[in-house]
Amino acid sequence: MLLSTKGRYGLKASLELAFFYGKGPLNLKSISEKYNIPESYLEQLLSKLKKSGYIDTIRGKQGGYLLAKEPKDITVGMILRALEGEITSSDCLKNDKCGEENTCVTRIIFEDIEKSINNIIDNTTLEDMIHKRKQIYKEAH
Amino acid sequence: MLLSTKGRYGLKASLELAFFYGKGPLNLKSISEKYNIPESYLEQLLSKLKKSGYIDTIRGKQGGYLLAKEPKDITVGMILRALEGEITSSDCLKNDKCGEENTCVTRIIFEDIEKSINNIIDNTTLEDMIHKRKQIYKEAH
DNA sequence: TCTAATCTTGACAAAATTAGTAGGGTATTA
DNA sequence: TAATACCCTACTAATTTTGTCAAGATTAGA
Repeated sequence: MLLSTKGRYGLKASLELAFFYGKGPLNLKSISEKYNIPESYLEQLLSKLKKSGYIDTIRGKQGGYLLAKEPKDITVGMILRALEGEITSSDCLKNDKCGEENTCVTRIIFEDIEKSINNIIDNTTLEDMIHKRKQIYKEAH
Repeated sequence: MLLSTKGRYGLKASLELAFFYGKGPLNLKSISEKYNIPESYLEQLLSKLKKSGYIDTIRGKQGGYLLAKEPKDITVGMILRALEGEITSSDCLKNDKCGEENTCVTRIIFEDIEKSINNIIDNTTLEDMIHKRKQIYKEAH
């Protein structure tokens, strides 16, 4: 499994914020209920996204969360990495301790996989995803 | 992390067997020592690969493990799936229970990722990897 | 035939990671 | 000033990964 619920939940929440971009803050409860995500858990995820600079918050009554940048300037990769750490195919790419960095063939295939994953997540923005959702919605109606 | 040590260890061992294809069996210890994999652990992995039909075994003295098919007929995907189960990017693709299978955009990106991973592992055979290793070896000398 | 080398099987356990829960604190505003 | 909403830290439960262990079955070769 490449992605845990962290990345999944966080990406859904980010997308929800992207939808509301420019329309004021969304509070935690509304997101957690809509996507059926435990409130406290989601809070931790959004806190990470805030620290990474992708979302802003407004405290107090009428407060909530909002995207800190335009949806077109936030990629799926940014969100996933903030929540899950570097997205990697295999541990052997992280710790260069296998002693065969230069001759290990399995390493090569892991690198290929990783490149192709990164290629996708770094080239898809939240805006792209919103467009896609609209498309899907059209097709369904 | 997409792949655990299971897939990594198992793939390395399979590749080792591919190298020795047609040259008699390799015993557990020789593989586990060469790649620094706990013997009992590797044993379990090879046992799975046997059950999946990718390797054969010979018991008793002078026995060991050998590839059950030609290296060109075994893909990386076969090995990885036998050891790790279906290679998937996100749980939401397995259990179709999110209730939004048809309108969920995050799902689409997870599917894209998964396709690209499968594309790589299903189109690389053990033979391909042996060729690559030979290439690497040449370059290094 | 005996023995050492091998694989076979299943149960168990330690460690790490994931997925939460809980609760008190702080800021804002109506 | 009370209600709303984010903030922060610690704890816990569940799951998965990564092994360990021990008793057995099979075979080659002395």
